[in-house]
Amino acid sequence: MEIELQIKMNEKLFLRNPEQSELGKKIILHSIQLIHKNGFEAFTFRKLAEEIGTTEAGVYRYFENKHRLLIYIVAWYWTWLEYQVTYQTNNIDDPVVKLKKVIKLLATTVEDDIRTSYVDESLLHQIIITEGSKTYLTKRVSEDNKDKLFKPYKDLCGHIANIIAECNREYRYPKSLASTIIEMAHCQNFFMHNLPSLTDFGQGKDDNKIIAFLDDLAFKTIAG
Amino acid sequence: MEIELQIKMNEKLFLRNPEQSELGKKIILHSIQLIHKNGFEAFTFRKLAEEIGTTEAGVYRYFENKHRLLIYIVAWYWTWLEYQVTYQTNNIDDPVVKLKKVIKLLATTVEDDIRTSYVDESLLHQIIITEGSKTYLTKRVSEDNKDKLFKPYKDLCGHIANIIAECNREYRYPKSLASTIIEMAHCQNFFMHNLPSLTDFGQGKDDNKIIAFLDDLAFKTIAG
DNA sequence: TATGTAAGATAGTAATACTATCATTTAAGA
DNA sequence: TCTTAAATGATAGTATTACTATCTTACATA
Repeated sequence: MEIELQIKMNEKLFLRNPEQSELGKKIILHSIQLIHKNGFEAFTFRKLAEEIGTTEAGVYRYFENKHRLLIYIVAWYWTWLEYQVTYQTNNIDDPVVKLKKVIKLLATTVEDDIRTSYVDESLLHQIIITEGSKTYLTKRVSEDNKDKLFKPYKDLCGHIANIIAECNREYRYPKSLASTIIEMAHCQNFFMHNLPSLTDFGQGKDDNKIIAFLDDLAFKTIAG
Repeated sequence: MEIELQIKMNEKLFLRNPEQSELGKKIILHSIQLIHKNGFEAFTFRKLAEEIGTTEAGVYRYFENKHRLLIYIVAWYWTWLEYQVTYQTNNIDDPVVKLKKVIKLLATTVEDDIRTSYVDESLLHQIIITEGSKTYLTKRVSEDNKDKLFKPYKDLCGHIANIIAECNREYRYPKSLASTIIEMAHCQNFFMHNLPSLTDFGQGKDDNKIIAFLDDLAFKTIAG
């Protein structure tokens, strides 16, 4: 049985839906590769167009600018990840077990999901770590937020906050703790690989150490 | 008695030391204002030059590019902040009281320090919140790190990690907890003002709520 | 057959991110 | 006081970026 995962994206994110054409899919596929390879700052529509054998104008027909494209692929990732979270915590009753699972999902190196043909989740995960926060760290945040561009991120955060609240109804900061866990899962990963003295995960560079740190942080905090 | 605070910066950060000339000081002063006003993306050396009545080439004599200038002012801030931390926790014996003080310093809206004539710490604090992480979220991190451009940040983190270790020698992640506290002091502030549904600090938009959250997080985690 | 839509091809513009050169002012040392 | 070097100002120029516009061709549909 072959299943193709389709993720419905906010229409404000694009000018023309990239999922509905070959060129559009190529744009997503190669954007992810190029941003992963050279970083978002060095990424241009000209280089992207060259890579996929179309023209700059061709790309501009799909996305207003490269920042919108970044928000698109990041939002895509959060939507996909929340689906993973929902799926993998399904049928688990104990919220503590649930939260453990969520932390693991957040902090583990992602493997490519073969059900999504033109998105490489593994590269995307790396992009989220380095470029994710650039989507909202702008002067346009509020406008973009009004357009609901960050909804997938907020939904995931809300989802995790609910699990936290289930663990302990008395705990006063479920949402802030949820966003802290999400952000730190990525931030500590970046530090571990690039500025290791900011962490306690020196040698091994092992995801599990980050998971252990986050588990410790989360459950001590929730339990009080 | 008038005291002028002088902060000695890493020489790799600039081409010509901006502290040692009027033009240099103007560059710092107006960079901070412009980046605060329009954001780092919209900030250019041309606009800066116009603002201070010099030419683009004039600015390039001091800084290789705008990214270096950002690292400069951010590093400046961390150095200044660590000085504040050292000063304000001096003579406090209890590490718990110390850490409380540190969290307060990190999460409180900063006021301009009149001992530094050409740096507005209040604006700088806002810049750190929105633009700070962009200094290291690049493909050049490792090179820049080798040049010790992030030393002030790492020093502050190390300082806080030591206080955490003093609180409880058994706690296994003092450095990661320190970087978490620093990052979250800013991240939660940004969320509170721009994406409030990611936090539990809805209405008031009050620094004290962030402090309460971080206190709770830190001390529960350390105490175990 | 007519019609519309997507895509390819080409061109052009304003702004950005620099580099280079040369003249002038200023400051420091002999 | 004279000399010299360093800092600044003024101007110019280039490659790249971030777009916008237009025109044509391909192709699917009614």
